[in-house]
Amino acid sequence: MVAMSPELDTYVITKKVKEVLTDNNLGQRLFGETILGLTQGSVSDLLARPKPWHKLSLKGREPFVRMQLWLQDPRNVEKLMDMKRMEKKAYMKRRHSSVSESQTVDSGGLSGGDFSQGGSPQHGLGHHLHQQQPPQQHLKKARVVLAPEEKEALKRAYQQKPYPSPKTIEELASQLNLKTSTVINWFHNYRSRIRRELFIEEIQRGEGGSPSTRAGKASEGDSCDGTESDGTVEGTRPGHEHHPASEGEGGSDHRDDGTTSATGSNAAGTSGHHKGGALDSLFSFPESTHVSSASVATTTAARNPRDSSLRKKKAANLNNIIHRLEKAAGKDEPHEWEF
DNA sequence: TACGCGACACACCCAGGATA
DNA sequence: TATCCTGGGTGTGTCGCGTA
Repeated sequence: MVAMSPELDTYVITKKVKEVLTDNNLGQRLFGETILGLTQGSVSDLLARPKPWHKLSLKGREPFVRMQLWLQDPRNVEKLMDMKRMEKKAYMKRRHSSVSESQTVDSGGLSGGDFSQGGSPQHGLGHHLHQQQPPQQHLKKARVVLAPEEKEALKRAYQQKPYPSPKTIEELASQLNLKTSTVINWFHNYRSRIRRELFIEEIQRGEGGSPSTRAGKASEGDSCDGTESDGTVEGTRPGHEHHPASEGEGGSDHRDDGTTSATGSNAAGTSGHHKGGALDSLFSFPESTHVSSASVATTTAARNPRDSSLRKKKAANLNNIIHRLEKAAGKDEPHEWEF
């Protein structure tokens, strides 16, 4: 059918689809999986960078044809919205049920089930869940509350590496007796909150912190507004090129290498008491703990509120280059985690 | 009851493997 | 070789539990 379809304006189609999805609050994942048979990432790619029709192969045209067909019938939107509702219901049911299960498991020992989070948020297949609906009494999901010393340890780790390697995360998790997902989430949230703090600070200082400097979407551009060299934590294209301010001595900031032989880490064995204590030995550095304020301050100062798009672009290119160089270099670098 | 914060959904980017 | 697609990673926004 694709072969027979007339030439389509991919740009118009994707634009329209985007509009419809946002207007109706429909996610790319749902749309992709149910309508196009593609993953969310592919949908995002398609919608963000549609290729001209003539440059597409038969297979490449298929999603556009599907989108076109989908757009033609307004009832399709309704159907998708229904599906969304059903998915949500199924998800909630599952969530409750898995919670109750996990709680019984957890009560036995925390290492047990890792499915609360790891259990793939991809609930797209939630349809098989509603079948086994346990007669549970809707137990609420237990919220993880980190102990102060755990937070402290995490903050220290953050100071060392705002973007820790998986290995590091695992180490942290085992040291703190937490799930790796919890550690990951913590770093995720912490970065986010630090960034927000920064933003607020900036505004309060009246440094012209243009709201558009919002870290996120602007990440490409923002990642670069000069702060790069100053090693600001935020704004950089994380995981790729960034040099956290507090990171002190350099480098080895690549987390993907995995070679982060935490050898050095365990070395500093100064009487680790509890979790925190153990971590202290791991992350033994000068008491500059209160991370946010320290790194935040430098960061804020370094930030240039007024960033022209040109500047952003240049910086972005620069970052890209830096990132590639770092990555290339990082391959032979024995990254060690020294605390 | 408001707020802090962990968890998660979603959008996006990029690298790299698969395939036409 | 160009294109398609996946997988992994990030940031943002929001939900909802736990606590002050």
